[in-house]
Amino acid sequence: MNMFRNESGEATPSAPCILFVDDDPDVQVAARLLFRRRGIDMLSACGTEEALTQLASSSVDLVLLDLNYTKGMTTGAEGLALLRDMLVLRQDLPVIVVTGHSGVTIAVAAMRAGATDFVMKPWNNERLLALVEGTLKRRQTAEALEAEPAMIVASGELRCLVAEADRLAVTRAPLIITGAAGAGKMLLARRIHALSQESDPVTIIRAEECEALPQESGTWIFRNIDALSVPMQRRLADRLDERVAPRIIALSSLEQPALEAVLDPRLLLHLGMVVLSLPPLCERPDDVMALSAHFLRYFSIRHGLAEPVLDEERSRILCRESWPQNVRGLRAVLERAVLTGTWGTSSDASETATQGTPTLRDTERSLIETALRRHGFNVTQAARELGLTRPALYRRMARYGL
Amino acid sequence: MNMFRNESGEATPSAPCILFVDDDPDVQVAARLLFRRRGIDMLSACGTEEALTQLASSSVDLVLLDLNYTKGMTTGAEGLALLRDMLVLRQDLPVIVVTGHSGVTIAVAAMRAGATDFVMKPWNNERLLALVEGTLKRRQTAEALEAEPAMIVASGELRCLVAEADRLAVTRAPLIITGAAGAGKMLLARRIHALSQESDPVTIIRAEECEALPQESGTWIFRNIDALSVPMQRRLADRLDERVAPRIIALSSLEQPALEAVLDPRLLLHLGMVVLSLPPLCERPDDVMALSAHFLRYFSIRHGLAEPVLDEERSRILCRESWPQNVRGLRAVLERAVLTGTWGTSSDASETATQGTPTLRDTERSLIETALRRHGFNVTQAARELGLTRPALYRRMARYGL
DNA sequence: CTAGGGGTGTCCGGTTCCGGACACTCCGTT
DNA sequence: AACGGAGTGTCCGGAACCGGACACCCCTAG
Repeated sequence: MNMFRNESGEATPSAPCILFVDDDPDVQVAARLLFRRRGIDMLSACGTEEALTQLASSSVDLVLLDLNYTKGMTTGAEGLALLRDMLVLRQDLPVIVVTGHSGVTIAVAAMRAGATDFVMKPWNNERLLALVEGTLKRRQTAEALEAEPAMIVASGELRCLVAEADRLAVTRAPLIITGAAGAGKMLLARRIHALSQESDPVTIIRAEECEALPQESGTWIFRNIDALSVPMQRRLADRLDERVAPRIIALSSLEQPALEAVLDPRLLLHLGMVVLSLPPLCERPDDVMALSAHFLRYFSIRHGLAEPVLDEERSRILCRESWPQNVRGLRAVLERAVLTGTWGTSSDASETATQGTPTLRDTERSLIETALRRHGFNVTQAARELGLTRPALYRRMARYGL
Repeated sequence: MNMFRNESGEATPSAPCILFVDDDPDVQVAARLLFRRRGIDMLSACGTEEALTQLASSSVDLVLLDLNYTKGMTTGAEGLALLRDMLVLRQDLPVIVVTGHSGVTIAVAAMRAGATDFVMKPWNNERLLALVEGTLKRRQTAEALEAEPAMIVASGELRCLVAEADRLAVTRAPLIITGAAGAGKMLLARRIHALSQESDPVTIIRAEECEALPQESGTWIFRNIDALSVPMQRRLADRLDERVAPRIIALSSLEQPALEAVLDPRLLLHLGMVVLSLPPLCERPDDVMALSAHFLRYFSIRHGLAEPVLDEERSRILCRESWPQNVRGLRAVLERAVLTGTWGTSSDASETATQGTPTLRDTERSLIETALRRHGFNVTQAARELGLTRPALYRRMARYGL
């Protein structure tokens, strides 16, 4: 979905596209007309292979899925198998099952297989439209959150964390999100709220400035919860004892043990059920790569300039950077690259690096750096893990500038 | 669930316990009789607060949940809210919705809210029993997997990873699992296979000994995938190009970058879709604590001895330990503690163990061997790729016996 | 048959790296 | 306040490694 700007300055997304899998041409025609009136493009498939081909080759935002495509088949097994295959290809794909052979059993089976929702034939036009548009909107909301500001997720670790956050989004469980400045705490908090399917208001509170709690309920996002004064912490704990309590998402740059040391115990009992810890960017090079690709595209569109090429050499440099300001710092570097063509991340960018397969020295450096980070730059422990003596490790640290 | 042994030597688990939430006493009585005949204990609750209290204070393995408890209420909203609350408290709790006010809409809503299954009143006794017993059995299977060998998961990071693994278990997606020796790669692989709901055979292959691929399909678990010879890697890649391909779970102690450097690119394209990286035990003190509690209980039962007390001081020592042999090492320490009452956390053997996180020499050896294999033992080309001179490479080959 | 390119395995004087030891700091416990 | 444990950063005599050079082999093209 491009973010091209029209004259009034508003982003104009392209039409959403859905795929309808049904063996009945009349149904296809009727649906296409219905959706066209709402500006929704509709692709068609009449069977499993065509559907998977369409999914693989087109940008599909949602699937409507009948469960039977072979004459005389009514068990829905074909459609359930296709549903599973689709969700392997596209984990996040909304699939709405639309079937005439209805019943609780098949509905339950479809939902268990991963369907987003279930509609019986013949459908009610308005209800179907509402469901499709609502699902597309929520998906666009999720995508808009990821467009800018970015919650780009590539590394396995962050994917797990975001999946956990998404799973919890629909609850009203209070959350703590920890992580270094610029690691994406507020992004994650916004995403959780957006995906919570709650339309209540969100209030963002700088804890260090907080002298009164908001009147209305809803969702409260506290920045720097560790800086909340003790009296306010107690008032917040009292507020959370009430029957109708707001949902709290508390952000902090402190790590969990330190945070637990500074929060009021009663407040901690409310908040501490779930702690999501965002790792620093330097620990997730896959995210560096994904974010880099995203920012280059985003800023080249935003500034109307050519998108710079990110070659392997630069990729390695970006991944190796320590990023003290996390995503914020990376974002700045990439915007500057788009604007000026310069890549000011660190000097001596091309120090003995070879493209392609890393040399032994490259690998050695990477392993040493990783071990040092894992042990918080405790040289004794890192050396032990690496099978080196401390002086040997010191020499390598000097050699590689660590 | 205790693992007490009866006279014939078989483990006899205590009776499973379910909680039935329904406001109709007659329904409760009928259900209790039904389940008692099958050796299933049944707790009762007639409303939301009682249910949550029971859940919090008892070891409940499964919940049967009616959706309405207030006279005249038929929307199911109470029950859906309770379902959500229960799943916040116990993420992995199987909840079967049992309701008389049925319909596709409410069934879909219940499933979306996280119910495991859906049964309409009045139920068929045999079907309900089959469903409950089947669900309990799957849960026991999952728990048995975790009992011994242990896949104890307490830290947030590992919980995310295992959740991702469980989600992928039902797919046939190939996986790579990396992590130091003893971190639990094989445990995780077995768990994935067990939860995949596939009854196909599993074949465990030591990659360094592999000279022919198995005939049958199914699931192939490769230990030390990095040690697979280049010709075998190519044959495996060819095999995976075929239409009916086995499911591959590839294990390695190398970290992802080093692994990517040694695997055939075509093979990597097949396998590299998902990489699950098990962190070393020293990075997850919550797991240390949970595993310690587990092993102490397990070994005290197994050996018929008193369970040692794990005080704060010992906890701190265990968490601070570097655990070069990961869970295997911790397990040994705790078994020794049960058997002898001594808490030897470090031994000379573990200090220089080749197992555990690979040392630089281990990694260097592996990379050299792989490069040599990749180039058919052409020393000149391998040296060039590795960034070494030929004499330097010769010396390393001699050092490592290549 | 000859020449050239690419590779092999080893040598050896010079250079670099090794690790045990030392002096010191910091922090928690008594 | 003193002590001990864990860690830091550096030193230095000896050991190990370095790479250019050498002699040689194999294969292919002319």
